[in-house]
Amino acid sequence: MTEDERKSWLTVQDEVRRLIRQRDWKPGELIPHEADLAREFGCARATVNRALRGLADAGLLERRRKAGTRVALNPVRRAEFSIPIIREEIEGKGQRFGYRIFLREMRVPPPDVQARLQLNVAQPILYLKTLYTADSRPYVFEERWINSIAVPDVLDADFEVLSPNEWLVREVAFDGGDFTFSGVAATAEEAAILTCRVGEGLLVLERTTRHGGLMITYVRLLFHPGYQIHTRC
Amino acid sequence: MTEDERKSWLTVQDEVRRLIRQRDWKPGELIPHEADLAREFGCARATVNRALRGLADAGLLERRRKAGTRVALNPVRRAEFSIPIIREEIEGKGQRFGYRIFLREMRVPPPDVQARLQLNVAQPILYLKTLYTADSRPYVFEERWINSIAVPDVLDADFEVLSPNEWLVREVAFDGGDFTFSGVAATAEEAAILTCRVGEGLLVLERTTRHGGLMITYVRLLFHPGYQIHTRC
DNA sequence: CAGTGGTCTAGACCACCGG
DNA sequence: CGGTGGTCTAGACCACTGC
Repeated sequence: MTEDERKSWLTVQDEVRRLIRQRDWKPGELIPHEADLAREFGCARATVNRALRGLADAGLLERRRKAGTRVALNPVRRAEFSIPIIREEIEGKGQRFGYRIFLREMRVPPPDVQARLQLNVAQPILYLKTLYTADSRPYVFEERWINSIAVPDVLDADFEVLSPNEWLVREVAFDGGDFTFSGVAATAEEAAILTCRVGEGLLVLERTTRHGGLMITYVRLLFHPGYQIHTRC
Repeated sequence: MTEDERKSWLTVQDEVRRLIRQRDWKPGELIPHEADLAREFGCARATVNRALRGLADAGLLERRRKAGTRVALNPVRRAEFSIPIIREEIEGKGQRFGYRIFLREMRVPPPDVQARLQLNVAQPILYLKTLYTADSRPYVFEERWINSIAVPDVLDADFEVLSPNEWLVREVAFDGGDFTFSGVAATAEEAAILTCRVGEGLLVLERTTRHGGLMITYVRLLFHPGYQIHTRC
């Protein structure tokens, strides 16, 4: 019988997953109450709750008070990816990390960048162009605007010791951010820097980072040809 | 005093977030035990546990038995994005969804697709080329291989009624998948289908979907120029 | 080995919201 | 209104792992 089974929220979760996968519980269908499941599994309701809450977070179930718990119709598949810290990403592949700063100056950002950084005055801020390399080969080209009004210390930073990326990670406790992926064809300047063909298809990641209520930095990462972001769910 | 505060795991979480943001608890630093925090917040240890577990899941804390809980050094920033169901994505923008199947045939997949689908014999499977449109304008071009050995029913499916995408979502309970983002330049065929310039930079999403132990489908989505995937963390 | 987080329990109350 | 999930509690035992 089922008396001797190991009970835990993971066991419950696996069992529920199995019932859904095998279509014993079909999409859209109501499943038993927590109380019933607790009896059935021989565990406390809190344990069932833990299991089902996890599945709801994952998008496999939809729960509402009084209405009960249903198998999600369109399993809201969510994939996660970790924000790459470039040096770690490169060294993690056993390659040698390097970078070269092409440009560092104060510049008035274009309107779209001003908007992203929520600057309401056209004022010069720190602008950087950096190429990161793996085993001396171009890896990713970074164009970065730093809200040096919010982070004045950045003007004294020595980016020869620590890359802009890492300096910011160390000095500013990021709070959140926005990410945008897109594809572009390499311009002449970009092709020259990344040593690829003009017009080659490249992956772009744009990121705006918050701290508290302030927008700290906007960065556009242009990856070398063939670069892929991989994730799993 | 702090007697009358509302107590809940969310309150605890907010407070811990605040302490981290304000650097009262610095990166790498050990924070008090659950028991101490429970006393401090005037709640049960389970409540503190719930709060801290959430923050650890989010990558803001690192917890180990006996070693205690530390503020993460490199807040493992993870971003989530939801897998778009194309029709919903388009209709969600108030546009009219449509699609046109260019090709539907049995074909022996190339080696890389065979590998992705874990087919160990060169055998013809279902191959589809579909263009999805928003307000009749090209939105995304889909190239799809379906493991029709694992899902024989698909051979009888009427994709005029339901798009391949939605047919699969309805008929097969997906279990998980792999995702890859990259950028490419449009080929002549692709440019013709998407009505864009040859060589234009496009975003590509490749997806392999599992069900149980079986690989169900491999799909390559080529988005129209300017398409962006957006997410926030 | 002993301290810490991880989990489970039985019971309770509450918030929400469908009928 | 009443049923359902959401949360909290006090206490307990366990699993891992640093010392």
